[in-house]
Amino acid sequence: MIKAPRGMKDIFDPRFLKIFDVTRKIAENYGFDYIETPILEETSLFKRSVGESSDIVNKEMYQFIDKGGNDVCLRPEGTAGVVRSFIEHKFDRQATPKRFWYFGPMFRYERPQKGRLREFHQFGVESFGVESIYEDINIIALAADIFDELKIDYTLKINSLGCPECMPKYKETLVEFLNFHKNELCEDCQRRIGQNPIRTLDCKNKNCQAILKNAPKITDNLCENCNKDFENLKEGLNNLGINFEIDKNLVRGLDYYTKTTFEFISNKIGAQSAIAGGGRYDRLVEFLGGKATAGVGFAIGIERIMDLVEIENERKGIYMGAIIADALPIIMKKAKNLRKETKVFVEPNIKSLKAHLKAADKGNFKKVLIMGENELRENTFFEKEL
RNA sequence: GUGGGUGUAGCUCAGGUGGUUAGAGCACCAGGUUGUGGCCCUGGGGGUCGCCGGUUCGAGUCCGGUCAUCCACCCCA
Repeated sequence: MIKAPRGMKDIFDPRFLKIFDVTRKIAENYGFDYIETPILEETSLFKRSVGESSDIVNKEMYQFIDKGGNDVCLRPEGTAGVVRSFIEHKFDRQATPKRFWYFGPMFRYERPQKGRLREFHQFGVESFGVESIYEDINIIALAADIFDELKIDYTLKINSLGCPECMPKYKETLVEFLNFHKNELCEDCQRRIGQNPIRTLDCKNKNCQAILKNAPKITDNLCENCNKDFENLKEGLNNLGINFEIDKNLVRGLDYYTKTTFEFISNKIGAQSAIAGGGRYDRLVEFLGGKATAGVGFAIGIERIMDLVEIENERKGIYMGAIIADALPIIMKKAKNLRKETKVFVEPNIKSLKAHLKAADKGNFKKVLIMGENELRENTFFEKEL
């Protein structure tokens, strides 16, 4: 038997569509336009944006050479493609901000586990050309609105990663601290010192956590501008009644983030507890060859929130069926008309009244219209509300 | 990539120490006297016991391998 590839799933769950509808509606209410970018992109796009030091690019990409000899891969995340499109269509040369939302499959070659698939779906938004911290607040509010609408409990964690002015200085002091404690840290953290030192901050090793408690924190080392923005961010969220926690150890796995960074966490879905993550990436457009443009966005992991969504299962639509074959053409015609107003299902098989009623019940229909011998003669329908 | 758990019907699972035609519940289908669903009763269809090999007179059961799946690490949404 041929099965779906490892870590990939067929989706029948009606909650998937519900999430699509809710995310779409809220994104559009916030003034975001839909964008669909190719699932296949040039590999170099992700190497340059996500970062070559990241595991995503390093070992998790579905990468191959196509028949034309191009080095391509299935997109492992959504932001890079949207930024590429933004630059390619010269939106960076216009002064007006651009706001996009997307919804689609992403691919990472990982070992599957709860909340972690090889093909998964993300809804995301990206805002270009707005430097104001209020755009960050907008975007966080957008995410919060989605979770509220879907009735999903979350904890919002925020942090600031600083800008090119304060981050490198901070990194130096952190590395200094780490090297001082090098022998006490776990193997992974020792490796991280050279590769990606800020990732040591969210190490799960208890011993490391104890040591890193005393490590210098980026939020204590922000430049004046970043610090002011971070203060305004907190104030802005409070103003909107959005609860948050400051997590000085919150870092992002993708290299392009600066300044505001945030994560929405759920404690009901296992170890992969992040249901949404994002932040600011003011340098990314420039880095990918566009004109320097501010950017901020986030993505929600659809499969991670699917189990948290409750769906109402009320009776809906009309079931139509025939007890004798001659009634079917009339039913077909009637159904065509009724469908202008509501959902109508026509059972093509001739069945007994009892069998029809049973099928309508199982199918969760609200109303039944059946035609048999008597109804055909009198030009009526057997009607019943379920 | 590393570690652990699990693979028997569409689903959830039983099947001591190897021994006839492999079971249950749910689901599905058909009936319970002419055309009224959900409840109940009766009957029925469904399984290469994940796959390959080994031990044995005999393997769902023991052994090895493999694949899949789940959970965790790593990483991330």
